[in-house]
Amino acid sequence: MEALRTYFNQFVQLSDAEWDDFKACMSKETVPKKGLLLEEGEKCNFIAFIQEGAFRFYTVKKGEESITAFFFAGDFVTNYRSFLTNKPSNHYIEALQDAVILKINLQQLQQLYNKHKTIERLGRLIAENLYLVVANRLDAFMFETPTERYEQLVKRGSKLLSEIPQYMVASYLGIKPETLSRIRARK
Amino acid sequence: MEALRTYFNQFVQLSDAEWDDFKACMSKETVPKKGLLLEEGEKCNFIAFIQEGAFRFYTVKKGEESITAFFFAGDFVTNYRSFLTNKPSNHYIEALQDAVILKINLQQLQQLYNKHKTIERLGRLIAENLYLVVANRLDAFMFETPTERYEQLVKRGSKLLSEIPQYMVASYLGIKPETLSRIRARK
DNA sequence: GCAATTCGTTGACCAAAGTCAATAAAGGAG
DNA sequence: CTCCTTTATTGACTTTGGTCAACGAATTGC
Repeated sequence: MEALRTYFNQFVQLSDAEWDDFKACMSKETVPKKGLLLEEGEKCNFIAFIQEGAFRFYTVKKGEESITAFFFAGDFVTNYRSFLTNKPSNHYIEALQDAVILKINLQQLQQLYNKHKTIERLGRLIAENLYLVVANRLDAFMFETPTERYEQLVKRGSKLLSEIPQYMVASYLGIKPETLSRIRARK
Repeated sequence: MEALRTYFNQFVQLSDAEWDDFKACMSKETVPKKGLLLEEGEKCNFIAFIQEGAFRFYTVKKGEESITAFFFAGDFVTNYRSFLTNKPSNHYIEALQDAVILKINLQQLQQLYNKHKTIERLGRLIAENLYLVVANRLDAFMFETPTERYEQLVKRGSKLLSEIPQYMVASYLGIKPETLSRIRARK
């Protein structure tokens, strides 16, 4: 649990009472490799903190899988859109390896928001943060070519390149595996 | 000001005391047509509610203007990324017509967050909402062709089609004016 | 109201990514 | 270890949007 508290600390300092309340809401779960944490059509009523393992977040559009995000140990994993809107997910969340997560559900989180102003603030800061993440990804798709997006991964030394099969990286970059292969070939 | 309170009401009910505090922070400004509300390189330390007029939010990439968003009366206008990160903006905000806005700055907003739990919540709900907006736009760029993005505008009866010159709509859709012209011509 | 700019359309050509197919390389299951 | 499936690469060809240029239509400024 300490990893989670460390994660929160970058946003706000929770008092022991607040943290105790938060902890009390988290329930541990395991997901086996290739297991689905969320299926298309389900409402995502949880946010989960990844203690071990990794997930891919993908949707099926026009008959093929398209990966929107990867989540690793130390990240939150959820379909935030479904969670916020309470509408069915159009994405799947699948474990890439055996995983251990700490889950909190919507109702519990709302109670924490009501009870503790600092947790309400934490929620705001996390929402703001997620805004920045998706805004950056939008920029990458609007202003960069596939080659430039790939080069960003290389430049940032992204763990995707070492831990994720290339055809999934291609999907994440919004291109076909053949194209990524060619981008890598012309150096 | 009532339009603003109505806007807030879709998220939370502010008490009269909270609303009075909020109102006290808003300052009215006018921006002439083609005037810049924000320049590239400036830090965006405000959020503004548009009473009258419209704005375009654009950046210059690889030597040409690229429009990320339009804002109309009843919307908030800000560079939310710059506002949240306190880093210089890489976008301009330009008035498309003479405009009247209500501005609040970062320091004032933070004081309101500290003072009123309900306003803290309002901030969270607005951040969550902006997340959804940009996530939807990301989907449009990841999963739809330019033609499909244009057809969405038509289907939703977007006011962009009636109020914004076509070359700006093209930029917003991420394509060249020639391409939008051809999309409209075929069928 | 007229001239000058800006905007929208169209055509010919180009570049980049997709498609389809063949094959090589890598990984897993038994 | 070996076979079988999955993944990565390469080639030939197609598709889509971009580029450059010309021209007509619409705005705007004086």
